[in-house]
Amino acid sequence: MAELPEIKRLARQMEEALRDKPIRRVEILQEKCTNVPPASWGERVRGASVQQVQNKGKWIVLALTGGESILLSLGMGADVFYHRTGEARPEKYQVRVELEDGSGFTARFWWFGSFLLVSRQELGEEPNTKNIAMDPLDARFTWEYFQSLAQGRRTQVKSFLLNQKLVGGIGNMYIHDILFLSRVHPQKKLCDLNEKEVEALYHSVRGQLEMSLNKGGFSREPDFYGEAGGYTEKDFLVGYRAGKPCPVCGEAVEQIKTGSTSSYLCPACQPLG
Amino acid sequence: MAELPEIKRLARQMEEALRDKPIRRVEILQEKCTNVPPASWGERVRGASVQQVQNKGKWIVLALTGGESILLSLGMGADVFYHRTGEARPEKYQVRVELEDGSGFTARFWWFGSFLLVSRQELGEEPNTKNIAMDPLDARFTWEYFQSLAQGRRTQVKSFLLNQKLVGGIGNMYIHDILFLSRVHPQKKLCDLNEKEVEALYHSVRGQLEMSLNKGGFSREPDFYGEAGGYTEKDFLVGYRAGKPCPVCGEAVEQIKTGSTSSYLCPACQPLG
DNA sequence: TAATCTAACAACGA
DNA sequence: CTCGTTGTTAGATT
Repeated sequence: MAELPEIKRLARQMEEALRDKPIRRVEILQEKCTNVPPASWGERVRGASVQQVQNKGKWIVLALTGGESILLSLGMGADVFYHRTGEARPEKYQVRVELEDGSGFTARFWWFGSFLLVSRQELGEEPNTKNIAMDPLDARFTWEYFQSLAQGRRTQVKSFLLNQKLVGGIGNMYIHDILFLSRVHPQKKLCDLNEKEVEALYHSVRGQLEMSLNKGGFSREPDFYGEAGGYTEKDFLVGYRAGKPCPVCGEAVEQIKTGSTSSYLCPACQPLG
Repeated sequence: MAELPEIKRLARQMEEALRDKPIRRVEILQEKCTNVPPASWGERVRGASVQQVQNKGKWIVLALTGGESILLSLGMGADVFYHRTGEARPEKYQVRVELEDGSGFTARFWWFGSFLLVSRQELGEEPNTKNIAMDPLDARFTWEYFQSLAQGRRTQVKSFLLNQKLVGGIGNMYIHDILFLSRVHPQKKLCDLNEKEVEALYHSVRGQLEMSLNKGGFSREPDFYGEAGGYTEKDFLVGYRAGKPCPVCGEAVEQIKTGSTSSYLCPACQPLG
């Protein structure tokens, strides 16, 4: 559920709250979430501390002193909460990291979360993350880069933007308004767009994600400290607004099936033909 | 067009005709057929001689003294003809190998043929050939091997047998009678077959290919010396006999589309349901 | 509502 | 009649 704005927010907060504090222990209550036996977590990370927290697409990469990295995926929704020294922890969680000073964090996965431990050598080859593409909030995600990425692809625009091997970090929430703002139908083939449309797409992608990040991310996704973001349902233009009027032309917003997911669009502003 | 019987026949004949005779030159008239500049062919193979000719699926592998190998694919049809010393050569061909004694061979590709040169180090990693599976005329292609290969696959029987990564060497000609002889519909799912049917399939695959090889291959595919094989259209049971009576039950043979290829079958002997 | 891997299948190009 | 690449879909997963 969390997409780039929420992931970026969480990475930043995790770095500021955890950096340089030695880890005392790691509790793995759900073995399926991880890639190594729970027992070896302790051996490998005890005494190490978080140096840097970055994102790779929707994954969060916590680089530790000593060369190990923690790879965190929120799957289809998760609460990742910091707790200060002595502060109560949530009752339910699958994994917990406790620091020497008694503070730490828990992760509660709603569905399909992952919490992996990889060595420096394994990091670049880790199958879940190695093929994830650059994200639109990266400074190197330029117009030229996007243009060559989109060049000649026959796939549908929505598939393209959600394909994590091509564009990192977009999920099925921000996509609706991104496409609406560029006036492109989700099922239009990329190779059928003219350059103006591709350019509009580029600016909508970056603009929407950056705007939400500036507002603190989606309000229904609490941050590391349990606070809601400032980007709310009221900000949605067509997303999840089936039957309501298009904010531009007043036409009723449509909800359609696109593969296994839903899409929301204005049939007048985003014609397919 | 050539399948395992024709390929095996050609490999055997090439070995017997070419072995131990030094190569004088290689002529590449169609650069698209090959993987190295035509000029470097001469440098790399001059003076070497063919040691052994084998097949890997439908590919022919000519191992030369000195460690280089020639990889030959007939694509969708090709004439590969030997010429004795002083003997006239075909007028049209894309590649030609001439030996020091004046004999040699030409290859005329009708569509998509390949004539590659690889070093000993490259041979195992050559992308076109490295994932080709064992073929049914290999002595190690046992019932146990086939059974474990087929185990649990949900794919259609025809797709399975034509998938070169799983079974090497079968194409869209012998497949029709192979399936008819085992009374299996091409679109039946492999996992829906009982063991008797899988066993019947195993024996039909080996039996048909071996039978054709023993007859000298398909009559419409001339061999290295331009001779026709002894396996003719009269040998077809249901293949290419749309509308004609099934040789077993008299029902009219059907032609259906299976993906991009055609299939011929007896709807009574090979029921789908 | 949401994410990703996999196998199988279709369309296309060389 | 070939085969690799790309993209789509259905099914699976905790």
